[in-house]
Amino acid sequence: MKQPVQQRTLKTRARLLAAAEQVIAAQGFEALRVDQVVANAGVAKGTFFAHFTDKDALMAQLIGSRINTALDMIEEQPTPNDVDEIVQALAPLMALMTCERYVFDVILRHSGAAMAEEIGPIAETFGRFQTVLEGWLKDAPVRRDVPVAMLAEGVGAFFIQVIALHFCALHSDVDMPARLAPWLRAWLLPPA
Amino acid sequence: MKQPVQQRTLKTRARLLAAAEQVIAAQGFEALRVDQVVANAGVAKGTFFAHFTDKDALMAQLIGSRINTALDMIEEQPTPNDVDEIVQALAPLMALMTCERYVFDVILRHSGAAMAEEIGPIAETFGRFQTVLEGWLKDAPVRRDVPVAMLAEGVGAFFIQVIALHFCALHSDVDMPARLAPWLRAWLLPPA
DNA sequence: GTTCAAAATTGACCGTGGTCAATAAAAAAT
DNA sequence: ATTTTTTATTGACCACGGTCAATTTTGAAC
Repeated sequence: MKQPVQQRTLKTRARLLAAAEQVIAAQGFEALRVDQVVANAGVAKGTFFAHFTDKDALMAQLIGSRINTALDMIEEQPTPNDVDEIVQALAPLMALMTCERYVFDVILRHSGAAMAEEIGPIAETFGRFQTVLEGWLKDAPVRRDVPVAMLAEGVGAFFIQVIALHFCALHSDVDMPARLAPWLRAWLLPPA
Repeated sequence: MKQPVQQRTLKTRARLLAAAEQVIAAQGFEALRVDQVVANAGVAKGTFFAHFTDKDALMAQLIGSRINTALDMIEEQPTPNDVDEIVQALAPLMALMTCERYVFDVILRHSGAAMAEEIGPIAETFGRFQTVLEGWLKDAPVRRDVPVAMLAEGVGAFFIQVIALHFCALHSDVDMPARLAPWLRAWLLPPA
């Protein structure tokens, strides 16, 4: 009653991921084609779907891993002390999420857990994001009439909204972190 | 230099829309297939794409029209006077946006104008939604340290967030309008 | 009525994501 | 070593959205 993962399996998976990264590096996420990936990896198409339930699952893993890298960067920096520093600190994540419209769509689609038992890699990063925000807000000089968790979720909501706005052609030129600041000020620091 | 729309065109378009509505009524939005629509409408596949740039455009039109119907209902009711009444008033729109995950995805994808010149039917409804909210908030007993437009956009952001949360299996059971209220209270009525 | 240019319609065809019965390779049992 | 069972891989095949050169329909001009 054991099913130890075969070496072969890991190797194939790694080849697929490497092939995918290669395509993305060359042409971006949106242009990725499964046929291209399996060709580069030197495996049959069916093999791809033995490793990933669908193309979106591969995307979720790849993008999730990048979000985690961004969160690593964010956590390495000192705790921000005011809204401007928060906005500043979130810049890497924002840059990632605005790099391609397609990427943002994938993230939105996967930001919630699809089923209670199985939380995907992107939903996981949202949990982590939430935790980071809560850590910052816990001791920051912000309103206290609302639980920290709610405060953090609100920041997340405005964060997403600002990015969504970025993809309206009308608003895409102005620099984005700057656009987030007024929202966070209004949300976190109501008038005393 | 004239291109009066032919009768034929309008008739065909109407047949396509009716066929689509029929499929949706029977099986929902997600199950709609272009082949099914053209079969029901009795036209060739190419005709479909002469009338709609792609399947998403049909969806946007159909969903946009339902959003407008919901907004009509909302506007007919008396102006809400507090957060609970606002939440109550938004119920029809919320019901529509949570009816299918696929519908919500389409809405999110189209909520912003794709290009400056061409605003799609769904983006249009978002503008209308914004206007309705501003009308309510203009004379409501809410914070005034932030412009009404920003207040309304914030309500929109929390509205979307609550719906997104609904599609996380973990949170899907609790009733939704109730979930929105605490957010709006915190956003609109900071402590005096 | 006939002619003719513009507009609408057609359907064979393509690209791409995804399936699955058949096969090959690896591990376990003998 | 040989057989058996389990696991990984294969590639022909399907479903579905979307394209486009060829064809038909329309209606205005004569």
